[in-house]
This record gives sequence, C-alpha cells and structure tokens, in this order.
Amino acid sequence: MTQENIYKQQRLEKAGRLIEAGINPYNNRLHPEHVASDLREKYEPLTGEELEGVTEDFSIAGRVIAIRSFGKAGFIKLRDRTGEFQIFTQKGKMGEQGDVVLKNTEVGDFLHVAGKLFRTKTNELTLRVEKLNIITKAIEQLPEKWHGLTDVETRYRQRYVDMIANPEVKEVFKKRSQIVSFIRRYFEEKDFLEVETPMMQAIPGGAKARPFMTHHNALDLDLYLRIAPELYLKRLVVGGLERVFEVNRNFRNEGISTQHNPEFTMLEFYMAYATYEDLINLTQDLLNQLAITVCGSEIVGYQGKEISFQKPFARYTLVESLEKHLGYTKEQTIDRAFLLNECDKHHFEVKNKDTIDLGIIQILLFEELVEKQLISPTFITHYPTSVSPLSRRNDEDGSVTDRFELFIFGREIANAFSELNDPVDQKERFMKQVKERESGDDEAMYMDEDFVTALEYGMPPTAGEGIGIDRLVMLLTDQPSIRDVILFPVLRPDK
RNA sequence: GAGGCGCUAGCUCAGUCGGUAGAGCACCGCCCUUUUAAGGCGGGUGUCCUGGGUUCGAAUCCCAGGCGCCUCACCA
Repeated sequence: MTQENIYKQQRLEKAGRLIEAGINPYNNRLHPEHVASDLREKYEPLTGEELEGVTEDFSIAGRVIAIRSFGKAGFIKLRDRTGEFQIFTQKGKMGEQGDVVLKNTEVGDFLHVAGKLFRTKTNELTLRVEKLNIITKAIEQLPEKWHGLTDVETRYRQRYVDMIANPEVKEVFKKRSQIVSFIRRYFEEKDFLEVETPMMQAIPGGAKARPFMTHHNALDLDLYLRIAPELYLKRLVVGGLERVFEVNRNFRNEGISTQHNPEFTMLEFYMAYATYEDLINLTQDLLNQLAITVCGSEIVGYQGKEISFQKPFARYTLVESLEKHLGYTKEQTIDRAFLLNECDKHHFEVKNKDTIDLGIIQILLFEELVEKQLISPTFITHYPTSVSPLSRRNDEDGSVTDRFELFIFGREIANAFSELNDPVDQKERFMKQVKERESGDDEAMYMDEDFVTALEYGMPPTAGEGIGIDRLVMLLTDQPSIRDVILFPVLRPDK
C-alpha cells in the first residue's frame, strides 16, 4: 500500500482549488435539517404533481456514494445514518459557488445540500439542489461499487472502510447493540443491579485460563487482566447485592480462531436464593425472547441450518448425553476401562491413565464426540466436581455438581451453576487447583484467600451464570467468525 | 505452536512455457439536462508483500521472512 498515491494527490489538488475559490472543504457550520428517512417517510407517498405543491425547502447532508453526471446536470446519491437519498444537480442553479463545488466533488466526499423535492422520470423521490456545499473532502479513494471491499484483512484492519463499502456490516453491529441493550433491560426488570468489577486483578480467578500480565509502576505491582469477574461478583453477593450482573470484557492469553478472540465480552450474573435449575428456566426464556426481539422469530437461520429457540430446550446430564449420542449403556458410562478404551479407539491422548478421574474421562469423550452434535440449544447438567472448582456439589451425588452448560451449534454458549458457598470446601478445592498448578497445569486456578474469607462471612445460596456475548451475537446475526461480530478484532500489526 | 492456501493498480481480479504488466470499476481530459453499475471518445496512474538466490532475463522457479484466511492444537 503506497503512502502517497496519485489519486490522493489529485484529491488534495481538488481541495486546494476549493480553498482558492474561498470554499472551506472542511466546513462545520452547515447542519442538515433532515435525514434521508424523514424525507422518505413523509414524501414517498406523494405523487410528482402533489410534490409540486410542496414549497418547503429541505436540507440533508451525507457521504457521496455515487455520481452520475450529464455535463450540465447530474444525479448524486448521498448516504446518511438513516439511509440513502438521491439529489439532482444543475449547473448555474446551485448558489454562488455550487458549480465549483460540484466540479471538485467525488465519491467519498460529504455534501450539504438544500432544495425542493420532486420526482424524476423514473419516479424516484429526489432533491433538486438549490444550494450545494462541500463539508468534508475525502482524500482517500473508496473501494469500487460492484464488488465492494472483500479482502478480509483490510476489512478488519480498516473497519471504517469496511462499513462504508459494505453497509450491511453496520447492521450486524446494530443488532449486537440491540442484543446487549435487551439483556440489560431484561436483568434490570428482574431487579438485578449492573456493576463493574476490576479488569486488573492481582490474582486472576474465576476460570481456568492463561491470563495476560501487566505491571503497575507506582505500586511496583504485577497485575493480570481478568479472565473472569466471577470471584468479585460473588463478593458482592456476600455484601448484600443479591442480584448483580456485569457485561464486559474478559481477556485470555490463548489461541485465536473463528470462535476465540483474546478479549471477548461476557455476561455474568448472580442471583441469591436461586439454583442452577432456576437459571435453566431464565436462560431459555432470555434466549427465546432475544431471538424473537432481534430476529423476529424463535427459529433462527444460522449458516444454512435452522436453530430453534422454542422452549423448553433439550436437557441431559453429562452421562445421559454419552448414552444418547454415543450409544453407551448406563454401565459403560461409568466403566473406566471401557471409557479409556473408547478414548484409544478415537485416538485421544489421555495423560495419567491410572489416576485420571472418571469425570475427566467422561468430559473428554463429551467434548470430543458429543459437543459438535448439539446443534439445537441443549443443556448439559451434572458436571464432575473435579472440573468444577467453584460449583456446589449435588446433594445426592457429591462427585458431580449442580452445574450446566448450554450448547448451541456445537458451541458452548453458557456456563452456570449453583455456587459453592461452603468456605471449607472452597478452600480445599482451591488447594487442589494449586496442586495441579504446581504439577504443571498453568491454567489451574490460584488460591484466593480473600475470596475464601468472603465466603466465611456467609454467602446466601446463589446461582450464577456466564454467557459468551460474542458467540451469541454470531448465532443471532448468522456470522461465521467471531471477528465478524467484533468491531476491531485482534490482528498482528501491519508491517 | 503445526499444516494448507493466499498476497499483482485505489477496489475486484487476469497474467500461458521465465521474455520485462493488464481488464472492469474508480480516477484524469473531452462530449452529454432525468440517471439507477448512465453512455460515448481518449489516457494506465504499479515497491507484482519483503529480502536473498538461480538466470542473459523473475510477478512467474528456489530459499528465508512478513501478514492474512482455513484446518488442527489450546480454550469460552
């Protein structure tokens, strides 16, 4: 990409000619009184004859996205935030300096125009320009009008160009905004309080993941970008905020893929006097309403398939899912030798075969073989305690927890559980994590003494959940890559 | 981190056997007062991702590197 190309020079020369004629190519004194959608809504129903009776002047402003010129007259298509609108220019009829402006206007510039409405021969509602002003000169050339901009690297690096060339991209992010806005309203209406907890934490906690590290100079303190807000949100429940939620970024120092961006947005919420069963109901209600609100239907198309958000969603325990999707018998699902043999059969590497927890073998088979089959929204419950260090044990079977994950299109969308509020048990589970860390698992959790202390003060029975917002937005906007729902995804610097 | 594919004009893309760069849009000049990808005539405006190598000669072949995408690994 050349720094100074000939086109830019030509455009700079045009800006120079405007300045010579006493015209400021970056005029900020002119403000439009109308937007494209105003004019369209109000005057689209009128015929050409009826429009002749409208003596009012209208002014709009916007970016030039097409010019069709006929010498002494021409059509220009302007775009503002509400849509596109055609204007009609005629030499000698556009104010003092209109002709100079027109001569030096090209696709990409911003114009401010005023005039009256009429209908063209092809019956398009159009503004006949009486005053023409340039308000911003673009000195970079826009991508062409047919193919637009398709190079994904440029699309992500220069999202602003992407949005100009591919206006449908803006729709994805409008929907994303609607989704987040809907979620906020949903929880506020249920008496939840939105809070903000630390992004920079001395002890990263609340998830198993590698963190980003940073350093505070004045305190000479190493800090980690948070991998989850969980432990702080539960401290707030201890403090008496019985219903809290936070929608914000988490940071995990791991690989990048169509499903992973190093910073991603997570909704986490905690509800005292509720169990994971309550959250199953809440979650399917929330997603059902979101689909209806944002997509207009409980059935949502995604990458050529249909996903139904009709209630109730499918629901299985982890072990049931192995029976249903892999055809194992109930006995086989708890038969270590059988399950290890299955792992071998599918060529999964299993470390420490002699000591490995039964639950971890089940999880391994689930993740490798079952997860991808869960296209329709499906709750999987009863996760092994060994992989759930912050979850409450099931009252009937302490080897599993009162936890669920929600899968849609083979992807984990939500993770929720009745929270462990027994400080003694919590401390023991942290100790177990510390041991795993010491034996080489650099994703194992750190001991958080203060969090244990908080539990010692007493946390009411509580259920909590995290929902990956980016992945949810992908599903509801039919986007194949997480980068398509993040405005500025992480990329290596260019050159 | 590993493998596969890609990178040529502002954009979208061709480029044969290695012979010295080309099309549409955009842009520049001229014509044109109702277009919808307006039209007609004329004009290529280039670090062929970067650096080496082979060769009389490299966009093309070889080596190294960069960036991106996909798959896998890790993970949500």
